[in-house]
Amino acid sequence: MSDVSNKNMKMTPQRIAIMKYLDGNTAHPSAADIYVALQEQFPTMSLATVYNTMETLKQQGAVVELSIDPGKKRFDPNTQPHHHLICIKCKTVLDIFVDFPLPLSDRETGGFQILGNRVDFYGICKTCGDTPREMIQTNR
Amino acid sequence: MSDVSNKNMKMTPQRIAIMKYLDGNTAHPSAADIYVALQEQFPTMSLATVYNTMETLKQQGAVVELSIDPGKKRFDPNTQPHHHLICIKCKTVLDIFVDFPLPLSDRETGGFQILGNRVDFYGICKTCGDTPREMIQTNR
DNA sequence: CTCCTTGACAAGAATCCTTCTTAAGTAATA
DNA sequence: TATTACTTAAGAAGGATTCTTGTCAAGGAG
Repeated sequence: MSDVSNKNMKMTPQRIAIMKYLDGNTAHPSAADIYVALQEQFPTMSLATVYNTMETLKQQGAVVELSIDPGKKRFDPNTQPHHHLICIKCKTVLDIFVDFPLPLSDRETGGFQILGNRVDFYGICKTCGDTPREMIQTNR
Repeated sequence: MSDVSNKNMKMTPQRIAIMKYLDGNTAHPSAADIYVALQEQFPTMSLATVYNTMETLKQQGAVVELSIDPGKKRFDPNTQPHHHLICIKCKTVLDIFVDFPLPLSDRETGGFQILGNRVDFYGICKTCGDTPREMIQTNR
């Protein structure tokens, strides 16, 4: 997601704006986040356009769709292998660039062809840390 | 989720049926899956009852809510720490009982108070393996 | 240059999943 | 068995996403 150009998709003002917004964005925005952020610049842009564009970018491998926020898609323009630190209170997502060895034996994979992995850490971020409340599952 | 009894919640026929259905279930069903499965037995049961019951069970630590299926909640009655192998085609989820060391330094956590973690492996299951199609992100 | 094809757009309808509201019902307890 | 608080069913409501439709713009062929 570093250059705003692509020979595989038609570049329209809307798409350029979305890609610029995503470039370097570490907030893992939802479709609505993107939509709202570009409202001023493109008052007539449809939310469907955001979804369409994200779907296109996803298929091209320019963004990764995250399912860390139940009931909401969020997108990560950083396609380098990395993991996430998720605040269970405010849903903030921090990137972690640590490489963990995650070996699986053939017996454990049970015929699955492994293509990738994702590690999510759950916790309370610094900002939310002042008012802890509920006990959380330690593994899911 | 091994015994169908609980002193912290009122046991109704619907709840007993849901708990029995979940007991030993490794399919990680969604609310709708549970609802449909119990339709014959409880034709009048509301989907809201399934959601209510799952919320109650979740708060009691009897099930874990998974967000592996975008836009859909799925539940895991196995509350032992374990990880998942997810088929990107048919959304089948297999449990893996392997313990990976996932050390994070204070610098990496950036003030986050880590409460738990989750490792998801993505791939193609044996059944879907016959007709591979698209290239997948190796890490998300 | 003009026609034609293709893809992208906006707008809103439709759908899916989940939560909320309300009135009626029922399990737990004494 | 009576009380009480919790649970239920039903449907409305809400949020997120997808679909449909008609319009529009860009690029290629003639």
